[in-house]
Amino acid sequence: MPTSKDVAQAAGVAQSTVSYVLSGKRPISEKTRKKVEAAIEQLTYQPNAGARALAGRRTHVIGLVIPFIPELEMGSIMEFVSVIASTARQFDHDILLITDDEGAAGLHRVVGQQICDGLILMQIEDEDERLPVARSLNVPVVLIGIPRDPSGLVCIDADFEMAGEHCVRDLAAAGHSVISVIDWQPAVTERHVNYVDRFMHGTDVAAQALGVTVLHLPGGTDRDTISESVDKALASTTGKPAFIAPDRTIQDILRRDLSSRGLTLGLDVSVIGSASPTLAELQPIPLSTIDLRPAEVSRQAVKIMCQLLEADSHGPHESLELVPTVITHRSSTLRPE
Amino acid sequence: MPTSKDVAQAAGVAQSTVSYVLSGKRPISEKTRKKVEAAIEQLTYQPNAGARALAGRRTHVIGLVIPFIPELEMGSIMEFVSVIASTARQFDHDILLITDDEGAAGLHRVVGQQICDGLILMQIEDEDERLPVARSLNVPVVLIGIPRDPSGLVCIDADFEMAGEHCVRDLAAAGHSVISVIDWQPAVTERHVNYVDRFMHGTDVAAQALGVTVLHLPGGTDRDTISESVDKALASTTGKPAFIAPDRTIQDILRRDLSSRGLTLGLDVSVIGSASPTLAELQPIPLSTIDLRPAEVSRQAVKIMCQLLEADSHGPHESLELVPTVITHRSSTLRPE
DNA sequence: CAGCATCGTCGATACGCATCGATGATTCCC
DNA sequence: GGGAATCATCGATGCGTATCGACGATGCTG
Repeated sequence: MPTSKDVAQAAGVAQSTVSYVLSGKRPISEKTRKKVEAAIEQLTYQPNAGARALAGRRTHVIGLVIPFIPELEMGSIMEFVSVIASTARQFDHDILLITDDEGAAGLHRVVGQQICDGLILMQIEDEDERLPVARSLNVPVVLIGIPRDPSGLVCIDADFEMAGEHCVRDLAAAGHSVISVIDWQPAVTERHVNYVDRFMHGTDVAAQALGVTVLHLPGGTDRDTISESVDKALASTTGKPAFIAPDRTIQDILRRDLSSRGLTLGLDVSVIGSASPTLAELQPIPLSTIDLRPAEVSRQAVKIMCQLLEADSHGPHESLELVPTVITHRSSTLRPE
Repeated sequence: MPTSKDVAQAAGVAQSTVSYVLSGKRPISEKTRKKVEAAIEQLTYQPNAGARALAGRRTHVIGLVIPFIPELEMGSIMEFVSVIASTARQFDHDILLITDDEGAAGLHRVVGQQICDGLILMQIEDEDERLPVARSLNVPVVLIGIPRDPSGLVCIDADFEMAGEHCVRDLAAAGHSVISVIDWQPAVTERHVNYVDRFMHGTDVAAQALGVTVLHLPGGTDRDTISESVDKALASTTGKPAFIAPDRTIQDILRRDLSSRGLTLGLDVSVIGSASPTLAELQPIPLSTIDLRPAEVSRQAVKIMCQLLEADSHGPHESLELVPTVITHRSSTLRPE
C-alpha cells in the first residue's frame, strides 16, 4: 500500500504538502496541486484510516446500535439501517454495527476504544437503560425514538401524534362517527416504546376536536384477539365501521378477518394501515396508509449527527425533532362525502 | 482518555510491559500482571483502536456488504446482518456496514483505506460484478451465496439442493405422486441468484429417484399468477395435490388461494413453505417448513472469515461450504402413510 | 529600493500502540 | 561455583497522518 510519503516522493514535494492538498487547510499553488494529484492517481493512494484517526482524532465512523433480534419488525429495522448507512456515506462517514446484546457495555467499548465519533441509538424505550450512558458519554448521541425524559438528549422520531390525528380526521371526514384503533401487538407494547402512546393521544385529541368517538382495542398476532376486537368495534358502531391498524402484522390479520365477515374494504368499512407504498399497492384492495417515514427519520438522524460532529460539541446537547407523517388514500377507505 | 503510557506509569512499569500484559505475547510475572491489571481497572483504560490498527496492521473490523434496499426480503436480510454482527463480536471483531450502492468502488475504498481486515458479501449473483474485485483484493473475502464460477473464492450458503430434495422426498412419502413447486417471485429470479436453480435441481433429482412428477410453476406476488399456477397444478394432479413454496411472500398468497377454494391444508392438500419456526407456529394451520438456516449460514460465514484472518493468508483461497437445511413437519402436510 | 506582509512549502513532532533487541535477574547443570 | 540457558522487563523504534512553526520567495508600499 502506498503512503502519503510515497506520493510526496513521486510528486517531488514534502509529505505535509500532500496532506494539505488533501485537506485543503492551507493554500497550495495550482502547479503543486496538479503534481500531487497526478501522483495520487498514479499510485492509487488512499489515506490509512488508522493513522488518520490517530493523528486527527476523528474516525469518520458512526456507531449504530441495533435492537437485538426482536424477531418481529426486522424488515422495517432493515430499512432504517440501510438508509442510515447510505446517508452516512454522503457525509463521508461509515457505519459500525453494534448489536444491543452487548448492552450499555458495548457503548462504553466503542467510545472508549475510539472506534466511533458518535452513536445513533434505535428503538428507544421509555426508561431505557442506555440513557444514563448516552448522557455521560462525551461523544454526540442521537436517539431515534423519544424516552420519557428526553432532557439532555438529542431525539428524533416520526410525529406519531400527528399520525394519529390525521388518521382520525380523515376517517371522520369520510363520514365515520365511531373509529376503532387497534393497538400494536403485545410484543411491541411490552417493550414500552412510547410512540404507541403518542399515536393514541393523537387520535384522542382529534376525536375530541371533531366530536367523534375513538375506541381503543387490543391488538395481537392471533386471529382470535383481532376477531374479538372487531366484534367489540361492530357492536359499538352505528353506520359503517372504521379501523386504524398501525401495526403491520395486525393489519394483515384484520383485513382477512373483515373479508371473512363479508365486509368489503372501502365499501362497507374503512381501514387505514401502515405499509410501504409498494406493498400497499400490491394488496387486492390497495391499502390507505399512514406513512411513518422511516427513511426520512433515518436521514435526519444522520444529518443531525454529522452537524454535531462538525460543531465538535462535546458538551451535552438537547433537541427534539419530529418528522411529519403522510397519509395516503387508496381504496381501503370510504371516499370523503 | 488514559493511554497505555498512563497505565504504565500508574503501575510503575514500562509501556511495553502493559502491551505484553494485554496481548500475552511474552511471559509476565504474576506480580507485575496484577499491578498492571489493577492500574487498567482503576483508570478504565481501553486501547485506542486507531493506534492499534496502525501499529498492529489489524483493524479487527470486518466489512459487510449489504444489498441495496431490495425493498423485499428486508426482514430476512436483517436476520443475517444481526447474527453476523453478534457472531463477529464473539471473535473480537466489529462489523462495518457497506451498502451496495457504492458498488465495487466501496470495496476498494474500505480495503484501500484499511478500515477493514476482510469482507463478507451477501446476495451473490451468478455473474456478480463484485467477483473480479473480490478475487483481486489482498484481504480475505467470504461470499454468502454461490456464483456461477466460484473458483478462487470462498463461498458459503444453505444447501438448497438438499432442501429441494427433502421437500420432494417428504411429500412423496406422504403419498403424493404429483408435486408442484412454485417458483420464487420475479423480483428474486430477475436477480439471477442461483439458489433458485439449485433448489429446483434438488427437486428434480429426488423426483427422478422416486418416480414422482414435479411440476415447476411460475411464482408472483399477485393473486392471479398464483391462482393460475394452482389451476395448472390441480389440472395435472390425480389424488391430493402438494405444493412447495419456498418464497415467503408467495406462500402466504398460496395458502389464501387454497383455502378460498375450500381446500384444507394438511387434509386435502399439502403445503411446505419457508418461515421461522415462530411464524410458522403462528399460522391458523401451523405450516410445515423447510428451514434454510440463515442464522447458521451467518455464523459460519463469520467463523470462516476469522479463520482466514487468523491464518493471515493473503493469497487467494478457495472453498465451498453448504449448510444442511432442516425440514419440519407441522400441520400443513399430510401425514406419511 | 528598502521594508514588510503574503503566499507556498518544508521539516519536525505528536498521536498511542506493537514489537524487536537488549539487559539484568534467576535458575540449572556438571 | 562458573557458564549456559531461561525468564521478566525495559528502551527504542516504526506504523502513516495531521498540524505547527519556520523559512524562502514573491509582491506591494512608500
